[in-house]
Amino acid sequence: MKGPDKRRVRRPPKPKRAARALRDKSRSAEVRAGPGTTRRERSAATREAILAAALDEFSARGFAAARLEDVARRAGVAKGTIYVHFRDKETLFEELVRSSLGPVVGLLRQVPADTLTARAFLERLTETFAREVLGTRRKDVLRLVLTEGPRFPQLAQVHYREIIQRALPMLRKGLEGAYARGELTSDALVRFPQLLVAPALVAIVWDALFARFEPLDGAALMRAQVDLIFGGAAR
Amino acid sequence: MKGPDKRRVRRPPKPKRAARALRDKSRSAEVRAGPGTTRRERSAATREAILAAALDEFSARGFAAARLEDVARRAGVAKGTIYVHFRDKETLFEELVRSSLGPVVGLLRQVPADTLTARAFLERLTETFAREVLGTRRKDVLRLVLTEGPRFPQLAQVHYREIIQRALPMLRKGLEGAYARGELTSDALVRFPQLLVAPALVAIVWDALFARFEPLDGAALMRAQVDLIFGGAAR
DNA sequence: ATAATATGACTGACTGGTCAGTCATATTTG
DNA sequence: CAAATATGACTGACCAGTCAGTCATATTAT
Repeated sequence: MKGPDKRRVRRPPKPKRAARALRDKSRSAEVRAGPGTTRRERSAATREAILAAALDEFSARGFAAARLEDVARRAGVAKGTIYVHFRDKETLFEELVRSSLGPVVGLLRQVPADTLTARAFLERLTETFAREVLGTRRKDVLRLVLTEGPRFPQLAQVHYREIIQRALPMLRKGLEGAYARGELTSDALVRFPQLLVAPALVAIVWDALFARFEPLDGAALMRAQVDLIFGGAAR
Repeated sequence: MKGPDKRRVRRPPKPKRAARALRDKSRSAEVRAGPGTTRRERSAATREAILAAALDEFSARGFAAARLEDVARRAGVAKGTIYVHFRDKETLFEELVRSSLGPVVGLLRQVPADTLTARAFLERLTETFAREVLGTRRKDVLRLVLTEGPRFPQLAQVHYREIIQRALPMLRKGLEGAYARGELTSDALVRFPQLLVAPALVAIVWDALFARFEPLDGAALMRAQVDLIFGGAAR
């Protein structure tokens, strides 16, 4: 579906194109991985650099408006290099999300439900989430999932399977016990475990829209929700 | 970067371009406003049709990826007509948001804080929000604000001024009284009135991402939060 | 060890296609 | 018929994705 021939025919001399660029150490793979590294390691470093740059650009412009050329420049790489590591723009986005958020659920599941009081359990979950997501670039990735997810059904489905379906039942299970034991005065949380994460999402959205007018402390917001859940009783 | 010249050269006569389209009553302004209407009314109807179509397209594709040509087709109008009513794509978006969400704050402020118990007050607010936003296309507009807002600082600022700054203090004021009277056992809500709306945002986001796997009733989620606030005591 | 050869990460000019916005023209209406 | 409204072909800019070519490094042969 194109003319892959013309080029070959009227090829002008155009002698050493990449020479200067490659001799310019400031953007070589060596800078990204350091000296004394194998090809494999450098390649991996380049890949990471592209992912980091993609997060920056996607966050700033949104997926559709982000320019791969800018991602490349920010990563210190040529545009074509992106295609050495990722099939296309959409795959780049999906890999970014997967590699960033994948490990979080495991962390949350390490919080033990049975050896803690309900309040301690929820506090630990809240704390972990605030530290591992709200306190890192992962909050930007999560924001991208919220804002771009609707246009990536594939991505939404993976998230439902890998994150929601693993986290919510775990949470609900811990809460059911607590409710049965009378540690919770309402079954609202058991019916809607989403309420525990709601403040985090508000914080993420608020931050993107209104931070410059009035900052909002996401961790504090989550703690306030836990207060609410336990009727304001001090710990 | 292509041949922008060829086209100009081989210009054929092309006599009456729009003739057929305009004679096709199925897409005339008359259809949109009905017969016996003034020019003003018809123009306004066209404008509304464009806004409605824009909401559909922006919701489905996102602002950047939505094509104005599709908006026009959906509105039963030619692309140029959009520019008769709106300066550019961005203005169209801003007008859409303003005209849709503008009236909501007024509705919420009509709920009286002082003649009701705290619980009734929050229930009325919740109910109103669920009915006027979650239950209408306004939820899609609000979703657009959440997802596209970060790239429209102008829009975010207007929202902060017109909505946040008018709604939150009103809410906080009602809550302070309730807390002083002992109707609330925690000051969490007074410090973070955002917690009341958090479930609504979760519902909106969830709906866009996961509705096909597991629907979530936004109104019920908001009621559950009110339950939580009042420690599960029945009304 | 050293030269010859192979590998594959990386480059960037280029292509096809897309789309916001324009404007000369056409139609309708008061 | 003048003003208001609407039309859609056209333009210019933009950008994802391609691919022939380069070069440092890795592998193999001598």
